[in-house]
Amino acid sequence: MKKTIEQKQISNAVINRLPRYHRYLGELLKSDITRISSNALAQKMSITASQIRQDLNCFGGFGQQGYGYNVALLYKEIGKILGVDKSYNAIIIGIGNLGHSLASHHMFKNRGVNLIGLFDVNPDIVGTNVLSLQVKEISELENFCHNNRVDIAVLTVPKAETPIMCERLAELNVKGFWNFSNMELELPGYDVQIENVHMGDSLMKLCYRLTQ
Amino acid sequence: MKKTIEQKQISNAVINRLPRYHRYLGELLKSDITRISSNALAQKMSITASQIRQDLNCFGGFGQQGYGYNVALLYKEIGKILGVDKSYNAIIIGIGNLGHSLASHHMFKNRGVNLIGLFDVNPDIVGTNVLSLQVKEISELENFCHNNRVDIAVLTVPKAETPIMCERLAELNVKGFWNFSNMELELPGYDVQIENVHMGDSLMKLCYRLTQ
DNA sequence: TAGATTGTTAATCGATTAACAATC
DNA sequence: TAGATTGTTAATCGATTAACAATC
Repeated sequence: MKKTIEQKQISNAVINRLPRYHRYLGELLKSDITRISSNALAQKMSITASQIRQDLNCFGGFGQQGYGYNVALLYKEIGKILGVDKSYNAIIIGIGNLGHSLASHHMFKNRGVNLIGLFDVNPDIVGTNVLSLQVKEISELENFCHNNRVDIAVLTVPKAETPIMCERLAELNVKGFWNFSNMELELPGYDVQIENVHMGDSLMKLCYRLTQ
Repeated sequence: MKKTIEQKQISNAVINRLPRYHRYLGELLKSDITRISSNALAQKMSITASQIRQDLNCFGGFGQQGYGYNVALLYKEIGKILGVDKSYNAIIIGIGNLGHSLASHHMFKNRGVNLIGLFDVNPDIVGTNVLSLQVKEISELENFCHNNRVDIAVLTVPKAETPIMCERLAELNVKGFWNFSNMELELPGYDVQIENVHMGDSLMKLCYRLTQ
């Protein structure tokens, strides 16, 4: 009875919730819980069971009437939807404080993203090691991208240099950009995906709520 | 004609957009643009003029018919709504890679938040300097909070230690928590505001879009 | 079988957009 | 004054919630 899935457009509201489902299911899995009902999960997540069932049914029927959802299976399915199984390759451009802290974060591995290269312009930083990776001079970028598949570029360079750097990377066929400079990057004319991170916005929301 | 403002509840959708307005107005201000219409701003921000006018009128009538909005004034007003003028004091707990990179970030100053203290447990880190601040031993926390008003605690400590640390801080009357451990912190029984940051979720959204 | 819980349709609620009178 | 653009109400659209038949 299930419709062919690919064609219908998934709303942003749903997509935004997927990583959160993935996180909660991962926790359940760690606690050795094998099955969960939409009701129980809803309670844990402070949302409605209806919403969970609606969200999941955008992608297929992963549950079973009378039983609920198999945690391991659902975790794997949501992982698949989010591309965890794709093993994307990522590089970081700009190994200042932020770049360094991202490079040493477990976030990438945990989500099926392989960090394969670090780049900087600063001669004091080039050649140093972060975990098992040695920081390369930015001029090696072209060579590196020709010899390795690079799916995602993490950008922690100054605002002014971000657009030029992105175009350079887009020309090298990089398709995903995770941008930490505090600006809304756009690359018209290129078929790329851009995720702009605004940590300052998050801080300001906290300040707003403190102000109320 | 304007209603008394404080009572009506502002929706989350609106609050989430406020920091973005603030950013765009800041940029306009830097470019010496003195006035802007909702239409022109809407085009810049890729949203509708209607939405801008609706959003702003949650807080008051900041514009003028036939003229538009005074950029400097509107920037200041939105800053006030977001508490930029409040000069909140913040401390960071956990000066590992991430804590260190946050400590050296210009984000705080730019948004009216004063970083006044850094704390860690690691004897190799305690005593080192980040910008003009010296990292203190965590045992000094109680003393420090008694001698200084601390509004916000930035948490970059391991997941397992986060809840205990938060309770300790809440007991010291800290009201705002900016939490970077990858978990959804809750402090039932305390009147506090918590902002959980999930950078991994952002990365996964990018992966999702790359997968499509 | 009886009980539980899904998948899915219908109802509700809220957020966004359109329209326009007020007014600078 | 005429033109522009706001503030605000009404219309639309989409997302969330409720309900329930299907079924494990």
